[in-house]
Amino acid sequence: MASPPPSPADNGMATAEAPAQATPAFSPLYQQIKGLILQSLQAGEWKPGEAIPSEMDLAARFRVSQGTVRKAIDELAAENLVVRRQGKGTFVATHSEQQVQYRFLKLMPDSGDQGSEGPAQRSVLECRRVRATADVARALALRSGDAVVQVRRILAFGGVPTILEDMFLPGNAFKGITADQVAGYHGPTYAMFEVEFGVRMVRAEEKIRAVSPDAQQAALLKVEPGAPLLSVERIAYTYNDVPMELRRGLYRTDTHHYRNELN
Amino acid sequence: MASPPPSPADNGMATAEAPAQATPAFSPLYQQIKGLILQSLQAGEWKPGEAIPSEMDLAARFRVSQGTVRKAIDELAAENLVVRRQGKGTFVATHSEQQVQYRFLKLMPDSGDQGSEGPAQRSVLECRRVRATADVARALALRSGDAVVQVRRILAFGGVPTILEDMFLPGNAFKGITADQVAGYHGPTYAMFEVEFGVRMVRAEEKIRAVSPDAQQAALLKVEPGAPLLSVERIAYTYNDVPMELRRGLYRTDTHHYRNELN
DNA sequence: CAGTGGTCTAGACCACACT
DNA sequence: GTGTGGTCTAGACCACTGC
Repeated sequence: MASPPPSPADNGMATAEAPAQATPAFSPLYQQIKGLILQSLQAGEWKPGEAIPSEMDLAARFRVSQGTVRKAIDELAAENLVVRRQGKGTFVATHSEQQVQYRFLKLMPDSGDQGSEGPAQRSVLECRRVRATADVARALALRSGDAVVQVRRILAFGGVPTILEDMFLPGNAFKGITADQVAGYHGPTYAMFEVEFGVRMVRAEEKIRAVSPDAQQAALLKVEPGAPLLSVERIAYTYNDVPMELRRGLYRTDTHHYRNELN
Repeated sequence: MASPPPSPADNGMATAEAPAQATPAFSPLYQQIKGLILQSLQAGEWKPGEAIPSEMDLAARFRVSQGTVRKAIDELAAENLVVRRQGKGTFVATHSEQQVQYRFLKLMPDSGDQGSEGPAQRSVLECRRVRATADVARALALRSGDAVVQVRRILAFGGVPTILEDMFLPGNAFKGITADQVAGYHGPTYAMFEVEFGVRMVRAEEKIRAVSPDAQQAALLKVEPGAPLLSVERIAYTYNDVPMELRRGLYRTDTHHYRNELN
């Protein structure tokens, strides 16, 4: 900053409208801008599906050039936090109205893709408040015994039960969730979380194993007791890497497979 | 292009040093530049691990601004085809000298990461020329009956056999490959492919299932016949999405798990 | 048509690595 | 210091969308 001809916001920290905030670390301007946009995002200044201000507006607001805002938004778009649409604007990403039905579900039918078999048939077996066991608490960054909601359900494709999964949700953020809400919502469960609880899942990690089901699990999935199943343990995170869901799934892989791309 | 003050390479196609080439499609300049760099990459103009010309040099060579070259390289870096190092240059990506030992292996010990258990102990069981069966041929874009090399090996961690895998390689590109080459090379097998055969794997796709091993597989992995195992079928691609390897692996997941990140 | 994101340029300065 | 990639700006024009 501070060259003969140009003399923009004399840096030291992007002043903008972020008064006292104690951001001691130094980082590139566009990273700071990204952080400020991120804060507005998690503060709910713009809701999922809505447009955020144009690049010009944001550049004016933060007193930086459009190119700097652009680079910040580029990174947010790369992380799937916003979606750019030429000629229209930049929109807050959402699990609703998304091109792919299930963004985090990598299970594909052996022939065709997710879209080719229509939505899953969902049946909720359980939805109740429980106390977090040690492992659940650790995954959700809670303490053992804290209130969590457990939801157990089965997803079927073409009438064949294929996924049996337990979701564990922090009791605080998901107060009052009901089985009907989980079963009755039209669209991805993560979209329901956005609409009903204001919780947006941003990324997730999965640990996958091959396991044998116990008698109850085998019965629910209608497979023999010895049949191998895919165990998928997922932790989903909101903004700032805060874990908001632990999901333990058992997948039948006789007519489906878990698809992954390596780069 | 063609504005009052500036008047660069008057577009229509980045002239540069790519004479007759029949690229009818129109695309942004930086995409064209990216394509040209890509061609030099696969033509072997710069070898894995070497530096490519500086952004300024490339800008001069292609008659575009540094910013345009930068955006082209940005995309190549995002696809892991090159690696940028500030102050030093931009380098052709390689499976050797890489931060993570195994770039495509997502199997992690249940505690710690890949690095924490040292390299795998490898033992090659088989290495022979065979004729492609229909499914192998389809995966490698060959015809049934074409020559392929099949390599079967076991990877063990801490003395425990953990991975049993069969690699199928196009006979043409991997002429003369020997069991000793596969077993004796220090470093990732994909690094050996680069050095010995000039084949660089750029990306891969995996299909994952839970299966029960047959008697032979169970014996080799030292598990009971009924034990569930992870079946990982990988197709690895070179430049231009040309498949160059089909790898069928069976993973024990009693002390390891397959780790995936969703974004 | 105006407004939005997308491309391209030119030039300045910063951060880092080698020598 | 020189050379590399990394950041930032300012301004022009293009491509798409919707009024």
